[in-house]
Amino acid sequence: MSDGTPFYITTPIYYVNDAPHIGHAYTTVACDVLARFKRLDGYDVRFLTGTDEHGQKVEKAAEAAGEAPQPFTDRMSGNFRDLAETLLASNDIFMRTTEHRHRLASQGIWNALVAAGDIYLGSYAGWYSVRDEAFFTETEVTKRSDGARIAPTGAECEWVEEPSYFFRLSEWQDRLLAFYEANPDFIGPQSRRNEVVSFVRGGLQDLSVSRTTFNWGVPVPGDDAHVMYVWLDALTNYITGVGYPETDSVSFQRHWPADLHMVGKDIVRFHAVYWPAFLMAAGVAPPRRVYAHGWWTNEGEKISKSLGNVIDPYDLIERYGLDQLRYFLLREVPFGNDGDFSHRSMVQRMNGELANDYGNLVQRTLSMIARNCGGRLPEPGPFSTGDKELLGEAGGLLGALRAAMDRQAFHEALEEIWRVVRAANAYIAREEPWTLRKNDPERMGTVLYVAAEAIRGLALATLPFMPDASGRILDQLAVDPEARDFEAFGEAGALRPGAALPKPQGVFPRFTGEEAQC
RNA sequence: CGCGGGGUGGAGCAGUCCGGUAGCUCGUCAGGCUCAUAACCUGAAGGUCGUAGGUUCAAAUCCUACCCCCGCAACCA
Repeated sequence: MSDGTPFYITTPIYYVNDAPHIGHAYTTVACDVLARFKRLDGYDVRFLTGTDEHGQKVEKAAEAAGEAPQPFTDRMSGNFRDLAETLLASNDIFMRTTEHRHRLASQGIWNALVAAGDIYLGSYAGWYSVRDEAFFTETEVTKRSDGARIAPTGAECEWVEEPSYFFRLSEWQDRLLAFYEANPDFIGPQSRRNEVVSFVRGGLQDLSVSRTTFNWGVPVPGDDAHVMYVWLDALTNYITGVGYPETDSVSFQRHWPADLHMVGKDIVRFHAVYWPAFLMAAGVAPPRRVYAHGWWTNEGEKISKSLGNVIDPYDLIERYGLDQLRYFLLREVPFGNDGDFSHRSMVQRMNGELANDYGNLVQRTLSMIARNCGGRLPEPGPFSTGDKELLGEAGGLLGALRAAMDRQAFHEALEEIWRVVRAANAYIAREEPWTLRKNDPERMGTVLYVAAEAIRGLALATLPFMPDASGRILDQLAVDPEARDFEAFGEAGALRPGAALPKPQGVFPRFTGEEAQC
């Protein structure tokens, strides 16, 4: 292991009112792949996910379910914990905003904001939609024939006037713009950055950060009539997870600021505007980067509850397999863009790329070794130019992978890996070990060794993306568990000739359901 | 003229900053191979690079105008 540079990555904490869907799975998988990649690359990783459990909507949902809010959120939060486990997410922290330590952290940042003079008591009036948990301006709501006001989301609004604490966001415009200027990589992808900068340039109003109309939240210190605005509470989880308000703690010192907050494109503003403003006001460093990924459609159609086409990640895993799903999510779409989930493209990826290209490469190589080399890794002779070329491509993958992963360009990383997969298949076709078996068995041994060694590099490279299948490939190559990190790339971790290999078994089955041809 | 992103062979994308053989994956067609999960390899066909002008010896790439699609436009997990 190398120096252990800290790396802290987070998913958003998921709102417990939702049922887990493909969007949650997407964000979690993306973060997990990055977390695993960094761990394999020697970093000291903290990976946080969790649930956001406060707010009026939750309070009402619990009531509707005939439960007290806490047991209700316990149950709902469990759904997300289960999803993370099912996805093999390697998070070290599962934050819940109803935890005691989080109440301390939220009140801690509140007090810091008050001490800095960035919070004042005022009053808020507007059209409020309980369903959206949001206020709307007069210009945003539309009047229905019966006089009721309707939010742009279609929800009914009520006129609400309440005392509220405000955060002086308006005074942070220049400092935010200066921050974006000084940190050009703070927001990715570029298009989102442009949106955010342009939004902030347009001017900022003070932000209402407390509510008095419900109780299910973190009480405002010194004023129990108020609970903290859900977003201030929610965002704070990222620092709770590493020890805030104990800013001198080893954990906080080591892992804050976060290296990456992964978010959906709908919540960029909260993470890229409000959050750094809150933190700077509280005297805490802002995170290093916020990356907004896109949305999925389902067979070309927008996903919505009313259309009834919400995609259940459990269904996908059961149907196609977990590694296959993880691969598809990050391969199908350039990360940052919107993408379409379709059965056809899913099957095309898992059959064409996983089973045919990668799986078959492993299978054909291991079968030949099993059959012609007595199940032991052959002793290679001198390497030809072609041998060295393939070994170099596989062993040298790491540089390109790092460059892609640091930009969250998962699809590019996978493209790089598949370039080597194809090169390995072409190598085998060119060298014809099945011919060498009769003519030149020693050369055959070298070719099979080179192919196996290339596969080892590929399996290391795919380990973050498909931990289970990649691990099984390494098992079949008899690679020691201790030799399964990125230091083992290339000659440093080269396969030992003579090692006994287990009987080869396919790791990427083809999808053979009746709809396979569609 | 609110801000921004994009329009490249049947599909999805790269190339555009720093002009000079238009590249990749899938699909189609034709060969090859037979080790392997009816998998693999090679080759071919297919594009006036949104439209119209301009600059240049030369433009997908620079400039101008226009058309179309998509985000954002304040508290929408």
